[in-house]
Amino acid sequence: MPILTKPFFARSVHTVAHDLIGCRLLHEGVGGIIVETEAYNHEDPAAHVYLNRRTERNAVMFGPPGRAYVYFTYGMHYLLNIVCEEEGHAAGVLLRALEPADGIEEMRRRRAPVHELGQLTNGPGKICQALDIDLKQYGIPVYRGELKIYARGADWQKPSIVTTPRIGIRVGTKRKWRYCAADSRFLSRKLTAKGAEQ
DNA sequence: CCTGCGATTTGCT
DNA sequence: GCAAATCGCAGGC
Repeated sequence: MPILTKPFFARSVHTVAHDLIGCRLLHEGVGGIIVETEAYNHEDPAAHVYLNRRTERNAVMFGPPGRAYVYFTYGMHYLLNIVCEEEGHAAGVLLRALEPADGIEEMRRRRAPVHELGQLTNGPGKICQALDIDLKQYGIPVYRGELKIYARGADWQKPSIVTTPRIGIRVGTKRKWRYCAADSRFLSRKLTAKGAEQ
């Protein structure tokens, strides 16, 4: 499958968050199929870039699309976003869960003592641990180099996608900006009847 | 300079 | 279900 290029990410953050479901994220050949994403932008009180508040940490979000916004939180976890929309529009997609596919044993080593397939990459912090992503990857493009995202394969041409409120935030919870592969068993949280309507 | 807390994960109750 | 772990960031003084 072709590698997603910069124009893919130069679109609405919601479109990108939706269209990334089913694509394959690899860091140096290790990773899997994206099954859960969330959208964040400058008009969103839950976002680091709310009101276009620019800081040293979130600076890459104001730059060109297709770059990695990695940040450190809770004193121990890294989270990976992909910058979207045209330069100057602060928006990004948080990658929340993968279906493990490539380099599974390497991911198991990094996630030890966890070894269950379903627990390797079913959370944004777990993805970064399994794929060895931290601030060294801050700002790097995801369309060339060590970090790449591949277009949907044959099995993922028309994934069933549902939207729900986002997870782990205290404001902006009315927005249904979380995108999930409806049939995946690798989501960070199971879908509920309440939040799963599309 | 100081303080509160977070786009989480884990393990214990 | 709930709290601990653990620390840099952002906002206030």
